[in-house]
Amino acid sequence: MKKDKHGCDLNTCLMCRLCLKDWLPAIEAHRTNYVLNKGQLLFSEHDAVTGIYFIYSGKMKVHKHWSKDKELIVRFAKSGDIVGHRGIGTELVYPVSATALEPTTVCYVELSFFKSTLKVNNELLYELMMFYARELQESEKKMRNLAHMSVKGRIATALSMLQEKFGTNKEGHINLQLSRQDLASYTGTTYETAFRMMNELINDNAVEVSGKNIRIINQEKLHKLSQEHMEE
Amino acid sequence: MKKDKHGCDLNTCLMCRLCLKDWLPAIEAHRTNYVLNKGQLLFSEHDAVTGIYFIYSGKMKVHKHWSKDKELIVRFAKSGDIVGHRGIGTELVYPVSATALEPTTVCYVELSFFKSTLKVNNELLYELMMFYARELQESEKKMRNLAHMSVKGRIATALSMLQEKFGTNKEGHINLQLSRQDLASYTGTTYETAFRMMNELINDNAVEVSGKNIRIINQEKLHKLSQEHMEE
DNA sequence: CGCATCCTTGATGACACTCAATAATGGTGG
DNA sequence: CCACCATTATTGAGTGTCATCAAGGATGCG
Repeated sequence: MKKDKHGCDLNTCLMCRLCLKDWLPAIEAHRTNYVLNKGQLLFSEHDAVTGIYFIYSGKMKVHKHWSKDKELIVRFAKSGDIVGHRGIGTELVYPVSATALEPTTVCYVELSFFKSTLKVNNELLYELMMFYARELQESEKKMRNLAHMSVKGRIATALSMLQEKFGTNKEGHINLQLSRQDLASYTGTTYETAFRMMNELINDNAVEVSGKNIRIINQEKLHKLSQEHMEE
Repeated sequence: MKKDKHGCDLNTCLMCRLCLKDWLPAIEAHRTNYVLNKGQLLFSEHDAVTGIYFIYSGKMKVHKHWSKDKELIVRFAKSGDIVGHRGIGTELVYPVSATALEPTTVCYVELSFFKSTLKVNNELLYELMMFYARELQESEKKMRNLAHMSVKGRIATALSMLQEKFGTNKEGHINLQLSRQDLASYTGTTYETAFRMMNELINDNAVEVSGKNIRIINQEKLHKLSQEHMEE
């Protein structure tokens, strides 16, 4: 996979296509960098949308709020990903929130500037459209899983997906510190159930856990759990 | 709401923006009309994507398959809507199926032609991007509901949404003949549960049912059920 | 050292899925 | 027009999964 000088994946990183770093000085007036601490909120549901964000480094979660202490994590984002694009639509109000999972640097681009760029840069617009299309496919796959899969199966798929997205570090752990609470929110279940299911996966010798680090031992087994109840 | 001569809503109907009916004769070579009977499949999951469809008249369901007799209805579509756009992405394989719910006429446009149109017609591309953005927002709202809402609440929201989308006919019925099976698939539950919940809604004096026709009596009550367990 | 937060585990109950049996409906052919 | 079969509707009973509640243990922090 080709990487550019920012360390982003050239195939998916729209930021690089927009080429914010190297563009005309004119763009400087329309972008700002923000540094976020772990746990810091970038934007919140019902906030007005004023721009769009590109993640330079770090990791974030995008989540949808639900009754004080419940949420659904809709997506994780890492360096090279866009955040805040869900705000683009008929109403300029975020339907989701975004929170940093670790120290994160984002590049903010004014919406009006971004939009006028899209009007001019057909290729970028095309890429953005394709990006939405893929997101939509993902979203609907997840929706079906939520509707028809057991919690254990959902956790299994979630772990596989996370490993695929974030890769593993030198210890073989999934390259993302994920609290049980976040795992629960991502799979649409409660803290306790997520905990119990993780224990089952450990007993099944499918994964190994030390603290917040998760290592997938038996990819096969996880995959089998994902396929359960699923006959083509 | 402004309607064009095809009877489509000018704000949402991409077909009209593309102006298939009135365009250069050249386009004729790249489009075909198909007429579908009730229950007829337009395309199926895992089929290769060769084009995109615009609905002239009729209604369809877009659904995602799951183990022989289970499915999740992802979306309903009516005249003026696009179908098959979910196939656009990295892989040219449909992630969903589309089935006519009543006699339906669709207009098929070759993918290569559609894509090259997008490359040229920036405005159309922009609209398409916005359309995806809205679809994504919808999808994620539905996802959260699926995760955190009771079946009764989901059915209540589903009925409200269907009335909003399809409107009512002169008898005040929702303008869509929906089988219980489809209602169940749309709300991610089983036939029997959907049936029971509908009965509860009838006892609550929220809706009235005669055959496959549904009339919403108490919009307030449905809305309240949708909001249950939901505190901002 | 005391408080607060997070983790861990058990018990309980509700919601919703499954299975099953019967009733209604609709379509088909004689 | 009716008998027949196939499909769809309706209802009940049983069961399992998972959310909720509660309480004790661990961990961190001032």
